[in-house]
Amino acid sequence: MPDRPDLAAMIVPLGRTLMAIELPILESHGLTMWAYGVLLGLEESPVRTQSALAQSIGADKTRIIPTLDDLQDRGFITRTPDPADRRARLLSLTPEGRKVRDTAQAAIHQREDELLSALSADDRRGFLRALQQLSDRENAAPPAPVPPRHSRG
Amino acid sequence: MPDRPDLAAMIVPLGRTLMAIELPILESHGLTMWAYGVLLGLEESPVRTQSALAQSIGADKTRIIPTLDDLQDRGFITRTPDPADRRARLLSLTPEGRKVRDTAQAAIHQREDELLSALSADDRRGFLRALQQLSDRENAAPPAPVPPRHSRG
DNA sequence: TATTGTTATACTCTATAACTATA
DNA sequence: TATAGTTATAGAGTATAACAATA
Repeated sequence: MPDRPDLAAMIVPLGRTLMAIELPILESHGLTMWAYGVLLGLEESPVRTQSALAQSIGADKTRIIPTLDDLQDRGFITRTPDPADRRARLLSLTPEGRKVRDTAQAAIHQREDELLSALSADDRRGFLRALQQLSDRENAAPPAPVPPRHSRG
Repeated sequence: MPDRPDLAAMIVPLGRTLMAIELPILESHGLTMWAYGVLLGLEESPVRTQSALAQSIGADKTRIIPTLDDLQDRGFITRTPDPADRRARLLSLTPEGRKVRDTAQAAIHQREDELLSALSADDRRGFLRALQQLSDRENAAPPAPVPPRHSRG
């Protein structure tokens, strides 16, 4: 018997739980998971192309288009053709977009903190530090394009 | 700007990476992700019903049937009608089943340890302790039946 | 009538391919 | 000809519904 369960066996269900926590909060702000992901993705570097944005948030470029349409319609993002290359679209957050994003994220973090409060201060610190390190390391590595859940034999 | 990224934003991609690490290892042992999950699920309490097993590993009862068929054909599990209630099937690992499971798991843990070796001893300890605590807490809570990735608005 | 296991069907999500427009 | 964006289609993966056997 191993000294610990597989990491994936612990982390994947935990990820699902965290998403289950996020979903109702996002819905209450009129956001889908992908819409929220887009708002987060635009925060870091204000303008980009849709493909780059899609890749940075682990999505297919075709997949986020309805989301972008919706966010634009609701005034949360702007999407203007790049004068220098009119094929590309310059994306950025509007103040309203930033506001929903921040409000939703604050609510999410609050719920997450409740979850983390079950841990000792030391463990919580180690957990968050480790998570951020592993996460950074990921973003440096090849951005694995959403592998299939499993393959049939 | 928040003091940390959303937990889900860090954990979900990490989970995907861990699954991507597992997949080729499992394939090399002729196991799918669900097959491995079944072998793991049978370890803890040797005999059960298929529904209970499915629920305990976060699967739908209809989803694991082809997997059970395959594992049985290959002699990794036994599936016999319960004499006390012939509707139910008693499931258990065979020695061969336990062997593939242990071999695969050892290989997986080895790769995971490489990943964890990027962390300081303190962070690694905190990370694993926190993970196990949160994981235990999960198994006590309602076993969220695989929520949809996101809902369309 | 309710439950276990099973099969068949429908639905959701995702990726691939094909099209338009710019370059 | 190549690339950004878009649309339409096809493919996985999943859950729901319907069925047979047993209780």
